[in-house]
Amino acid sequence: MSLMVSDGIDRLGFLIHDVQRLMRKRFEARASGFGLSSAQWRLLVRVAKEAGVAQARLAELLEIEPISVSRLVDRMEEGGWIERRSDATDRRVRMIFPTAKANAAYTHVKSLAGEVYEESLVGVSPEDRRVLVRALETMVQNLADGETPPSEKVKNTEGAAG
Amino acid sequence: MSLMVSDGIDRLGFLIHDVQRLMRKRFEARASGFGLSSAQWRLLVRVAKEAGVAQARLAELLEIEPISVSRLVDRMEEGGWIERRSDATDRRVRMIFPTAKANAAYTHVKSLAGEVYEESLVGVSPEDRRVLVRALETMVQNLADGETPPSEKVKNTEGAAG
DNA sequence: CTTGAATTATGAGCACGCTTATTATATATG
DNA sequence: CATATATAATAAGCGTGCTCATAATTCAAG
Repeated sequence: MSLMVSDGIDRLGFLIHDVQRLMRKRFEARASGFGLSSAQWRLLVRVAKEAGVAQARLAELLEIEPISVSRLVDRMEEGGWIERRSDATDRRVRMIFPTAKANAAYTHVKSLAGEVYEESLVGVSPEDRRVLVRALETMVQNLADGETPPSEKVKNTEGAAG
Repeated sequence: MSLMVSDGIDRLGFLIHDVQRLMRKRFEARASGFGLSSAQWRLLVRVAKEAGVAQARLAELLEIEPISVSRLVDRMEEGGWIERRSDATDRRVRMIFPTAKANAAYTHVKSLAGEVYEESLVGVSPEDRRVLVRALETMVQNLADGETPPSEKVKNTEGAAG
């Protein structure tokens, strides 16, 4: 009770970094048979849920830059995971569709991810897991708030719901 | 009580990924005045605590590959943050020392990191913070255990304490 | 239609991690 | 000493993210 501050908070960044790195590493080791990287898997999840989505929208959803989506989609198209199709009403747009191969792998790779989560949480009680997830969700919200606040354009007041 | 599994655990990887990405982003925005990236900062922390450490040892401490340390040290040497010196007793070794500039920045950047941590944890109670840190520490241990287990060399039975 | 601004996607080039291979040095063994 | 093995650092090349700049297309205004 007397320690108060710095229960290990001062290493929070290192901890988060390590967990992310190790989880990604283990997942990629498991999923390497599919030829899917962690980044490609994240993109595939979105595309599987929203077939035909535009690259620009994917960039929004994944919160990465459009050029990064371009590169990812390039590799995934080469790998036969997704397919680019033109939008009839807007020829700038490339609509992204999962291939049959991707749909077949989806469930399997999802369970692989679940296994990695479970392994990482061995020894953490159900209650502590809930606290963990809630804390992480809070952190995402806190960090996403005013992500580009003090400098350039403030955008519109689009609210937080996206 | 009836929900049991998947309180959000199925998105654990995405959550960790997002928190790590957003924290890194915010830290780098703050520390950009120093010209230190997140990766360079992590290395600097080690060097500040252990001046003269060899690159191979840094790779161990940071848990990245020696070649990655080489590249990082290249950039940091160019930036005037660290200095390579030869070891008199082993000419293979490059000993890494922080420069005066690095020592001056150390405390300041550390408090910047602390600010980012605090901002990310707004609304998380002290008790939940402790649970969070403990859970993350457990996850690191779980994930570090048998990191290359089922395939190639099984190494020795070095135990879990590493 | 023409001009100009906004949007979608991409290209060039950088940072940082990786794997695989190479060079220099140290150390163990004959 | 010569040779083999291990270790420290680096080189080459790839994946994934970034910023900045550019091309194609759409849309708004005249």
